[in-house]
Amino acid sequence: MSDIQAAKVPAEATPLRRQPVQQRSAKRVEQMLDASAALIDELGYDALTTTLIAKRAGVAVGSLYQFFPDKRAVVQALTARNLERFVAAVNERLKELESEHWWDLVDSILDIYLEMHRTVPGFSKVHFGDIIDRQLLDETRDNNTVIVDSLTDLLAARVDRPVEDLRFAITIANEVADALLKLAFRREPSGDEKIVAEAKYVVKGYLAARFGERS
Amino acid sequence: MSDIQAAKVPAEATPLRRQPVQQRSAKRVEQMLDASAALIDELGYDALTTTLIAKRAGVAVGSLYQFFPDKRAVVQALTARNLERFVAAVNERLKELESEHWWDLVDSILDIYLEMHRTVPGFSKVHFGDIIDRQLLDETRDNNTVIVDSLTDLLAARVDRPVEDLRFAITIANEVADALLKLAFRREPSGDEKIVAEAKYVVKGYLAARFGERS
DNA sequence: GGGTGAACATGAAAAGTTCTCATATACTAG
DNA sequence: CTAGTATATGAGAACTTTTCATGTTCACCC
Repeated sequence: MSDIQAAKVPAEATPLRRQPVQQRSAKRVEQMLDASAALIDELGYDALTTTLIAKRAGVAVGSLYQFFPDKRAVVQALTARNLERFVAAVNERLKELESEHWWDLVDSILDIYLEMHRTVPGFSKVHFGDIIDRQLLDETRDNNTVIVDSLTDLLAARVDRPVEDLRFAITIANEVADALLKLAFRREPSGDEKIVAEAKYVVKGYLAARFGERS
Repeated sequence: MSDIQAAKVPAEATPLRRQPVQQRSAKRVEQMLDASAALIDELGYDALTTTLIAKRAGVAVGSLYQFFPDKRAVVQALTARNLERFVAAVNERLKELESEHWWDLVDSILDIYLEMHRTVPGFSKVHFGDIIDRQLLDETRDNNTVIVDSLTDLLAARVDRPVEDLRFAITIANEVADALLKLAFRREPSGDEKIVAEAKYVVKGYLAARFGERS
């Protein structure tokens, strides 16, 4: 089974101003991201302040700008980290179910997403880049394509269909799942169960209609 | 056929600070919203500035704060206006196809949405409140429920199902359509045709599976 | 173990935004 | 025509973002 790539993640939208080289600074950058995540959970995205981030992370404002070109880049880095974690989790889960039906794969992936919603600070607010990449920045690229490409590689081995058809269907399925799960969490902080179930139903129904039920 | 309500629109999230009473000021408020829409199209949401809005609208900053409590409220009012226009357009279209199959109704509604994407300034960026209501503000309420409730009333007369089942299915369908059409416009400024077609297919497929094909 | 250059840290202050408010003008009702 | 309310205005108070000159720490080499 092909492994999901190591996610070089976001196509350098607003790259770091400087890559942390020494370990102490790498740790500090992580602290800043953690602080951002916590603050976004507590105050929401637009009450987020660079001063606040710095204070919470226990560093000087200047340190933040040592690595990030601007505030937006901080949030962007946070979403990139979310994306990495997601891809990593999916990869790990895949090892456990080498030869399942793709049906179960859909459940697994959605479950991982649910898990992140519930446990990763800030995730339910920024996901994989809604705020920054989609709403605020110009469009074109989207982080979801990273996920889609990975999943396409993965499924190409199992489904006897032209790979582009596959990618298209997965793009659609991904978008639908994303939207419905967001709705579920909007309705209820822990994720509305009924909507989650429906999300799985819709996605599977769509993929089955497009590819048939065969593994 | 029940008419869609006049949309009292958003549940007073951040109400206007003062309701324009005189006509001149009502007009000014409209100008400010127009300016905001244009600027959002040109610069994106977070480059939006109250000073800029005022300048573009040809008014003093203070005038803006005369009616809006803060910047966010301006964008919120803009989305409310979008929502009103959408509901109005749906209503109008409905008169034309009194007794169509619900199938065609779905097409019509999506077409209206497409039309707005293409013609209403700022719409493709703010839709019915993505940025403000969803991402930045606290959740719970969502403008889509206004639409959903209207459509539910509308369809209740045609489909022989418990109204709550209907509302649930329409909520799901609405969210799916919204997500896919956004994707279509993210991929291509004029709306990727293939994705639009798929959106219609997915929505109809889902509703048909839930309610059967009967009118 | 001392020297050197790059990486890193810092916070005062420059630059830019949001929002207020005292003051002035336009409407509207009577 | 007049009082009373609605509206308009923009300088400036309050707060944010971002820069930068200065000082430290680290990694490496002789």
